[in-house]
Amino acid sequence: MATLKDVAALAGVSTATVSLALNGGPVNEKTRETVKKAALQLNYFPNKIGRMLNSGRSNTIELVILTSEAVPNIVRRTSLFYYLMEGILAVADENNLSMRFAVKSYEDDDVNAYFSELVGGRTVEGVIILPQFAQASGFTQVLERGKFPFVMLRPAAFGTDVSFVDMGNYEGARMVAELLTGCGARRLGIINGPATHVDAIERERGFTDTLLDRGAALVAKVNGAYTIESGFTAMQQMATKKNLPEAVFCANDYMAAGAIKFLTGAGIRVPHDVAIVGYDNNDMATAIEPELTTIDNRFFDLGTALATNLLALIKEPGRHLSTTIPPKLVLRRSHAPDADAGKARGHGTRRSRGR
Amino acid sequence: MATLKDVAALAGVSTATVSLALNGGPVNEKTRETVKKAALQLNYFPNKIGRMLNSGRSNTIELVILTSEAVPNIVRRTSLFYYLMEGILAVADENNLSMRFAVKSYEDDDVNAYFSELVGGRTVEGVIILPQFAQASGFTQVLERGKFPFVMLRPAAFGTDVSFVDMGNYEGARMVAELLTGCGARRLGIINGPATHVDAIERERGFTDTLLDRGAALVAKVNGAYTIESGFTAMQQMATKKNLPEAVFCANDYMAAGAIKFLTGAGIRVPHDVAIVGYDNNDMATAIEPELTTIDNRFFDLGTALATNLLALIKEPGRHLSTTIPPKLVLRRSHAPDADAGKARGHGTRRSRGR
DNA sequence: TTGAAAGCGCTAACAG
DNA sequence: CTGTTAGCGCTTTCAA
Repeated sequence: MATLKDVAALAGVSTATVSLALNGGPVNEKTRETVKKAALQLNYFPNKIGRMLNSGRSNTIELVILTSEAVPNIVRRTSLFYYLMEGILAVADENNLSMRFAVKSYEDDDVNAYFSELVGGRTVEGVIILPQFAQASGFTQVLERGKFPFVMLRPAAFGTDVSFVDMGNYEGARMVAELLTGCGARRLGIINGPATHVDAIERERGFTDTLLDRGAALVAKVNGAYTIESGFTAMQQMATKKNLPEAVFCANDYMAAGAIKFLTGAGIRVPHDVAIVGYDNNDMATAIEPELTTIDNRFFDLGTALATNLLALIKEPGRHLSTTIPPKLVLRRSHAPDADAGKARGHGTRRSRGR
Repeated sequence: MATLKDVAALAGVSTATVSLALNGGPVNEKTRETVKKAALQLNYFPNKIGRMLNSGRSNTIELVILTSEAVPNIVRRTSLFYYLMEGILAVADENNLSMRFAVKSYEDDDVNAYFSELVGGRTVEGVIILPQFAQASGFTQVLERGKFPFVMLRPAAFGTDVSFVDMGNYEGARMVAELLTGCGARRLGIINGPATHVDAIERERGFTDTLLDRGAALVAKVNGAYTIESGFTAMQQMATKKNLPEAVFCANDYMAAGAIKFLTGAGIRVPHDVAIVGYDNNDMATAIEPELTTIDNRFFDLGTALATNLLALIKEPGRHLSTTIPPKLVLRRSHAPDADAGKARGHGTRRSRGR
């Protein structure tokens, strides 16, 4: 591997000149040419580690997803994160940054050590964190103490003393409740995710608050595990009780699919007998019958917001930035019998795997 | 940020001693204690850039996904990749490596420059590449020339002059053909992905070859775009021709879902009137009705194989490693009316979002 | 416009 | 067992 020195030797100039020449510094255009030719000839590309050490900048950011072993697979590994990563990458690319990716479990008790090393290692300039669970953990202090730029994806309701992007779960669930009560439902149910999941907490809160505001009632609640099966059995449980809710909000599309599966199998029509709304606008939403009315989290946009804020923090540390990306209602056919007639407010169906 | 020097000063020893003490070198246990205490007190964590420069090792690998603008979104951005990343991460973690992630488009005409910089930059020690399309591109030469370790996810059929992991598309499609002909189908159809997609090419080849081997016939073929809609319209096209195939292999689960959607809507029963098999074992496979018989690519295992081979190459460069991860048939209900009766060879249904 | 020299933080070779 | 010294590849003063 050729180094600066090699190029300098070949071009017959000093390493300083080569550095200047290659980085657009003030050198004679003729020497610049000579240097460039030498570099080309040696197939020289700068060793970035040398540059990093010197400049103190690694031009790298990291995404770390926190998970918990205490919870089923599907909750920890949402492929939706892939779209978020693409959002991060989009702004990283624009700014000539690389992105690192890591997954750490809260149960790895060295998670704090991980962040300490991250701070001291200087190998990334900032970190985007998806905490996922409302779990006590000292990593924020570690980061704050090291004055290390970081942004979390989590609800504003959890405190505004750090930088975060809020995906608007409360607002999204509110939209669901408004839609459903607007269609006339008075007795509603919820199939929620795990009780400690940050999104689940907010979705339930938004749904319930709005429901009551509207004079409707929450008559059934089951916590599922975000899986198709758990949606199926949750709905089964609800069905065994006296009277089914008129409408059920499922805190993700997997559970909604499971719920619909149970209902259809039991000869209960969706949405005629019971209306269903999901959350996430997962790819499967248009694969099932009826197509699922749901909430789009805009994961790509969340990614760009997260990255944009992180970059701002890297440039100007010491502030606390917060953004919320409001989710979008995606009207399809599972929430009301007349949905096809086209309700006033609809965005309509989007492409099969919208986002 | 405290440095080695700071620790040395506080502990009253030289920097060399600190380095030794902290890295388990041969020092007096008492000095080691002193040093450790000093490090702790200063909240010292080693700057890894310094170490990298010195050792020449970055302890980082990269995953780059190549895409093409010429093709619909859904093809380029398969969330299945997320599971592959988890596989890579699993072995990276075990080996104390970090993982970087990048997406580059073939249309970015600086893709070769990207790889050149990667090689020269010394900021990653090896790269895993998902080429996705059978597209002419010089990046392999760039990497070979730089003696840079890399492993690609692509079929063995494309040549064995590089290191690669084969996901067994040919074999998977062969399983589908065997299953379907074994169930008695003689007139088969295929809804394939885009013609240049490496997986699509192999899946069609495996399917067709096996079909003909078995004395059955391919009577219909449509290229879709891997989307639900394209599966829908592809099946619609097939249906307008005289006689529907007895069984249709869809090259991914999205298209299978679309195909089933069309058939069901048209009053054609699946699997009774036409059998459907998908590919990928996507999450949606158990969300739809009937549940989809499909092929599991084992993306997580692909990730571990890719990473394991890359590490081997980093340790001992200059070889060409190849592995194939055989896919698994997942029997559910869309391929034959009597599927529930349980065919002899089945693995049975797995958890909702198997992989 | 160019070169010499220092230094980023660390590890390794060598002396003592 | 410990300290001194050199050097990884680069950028950046500072002089010339």
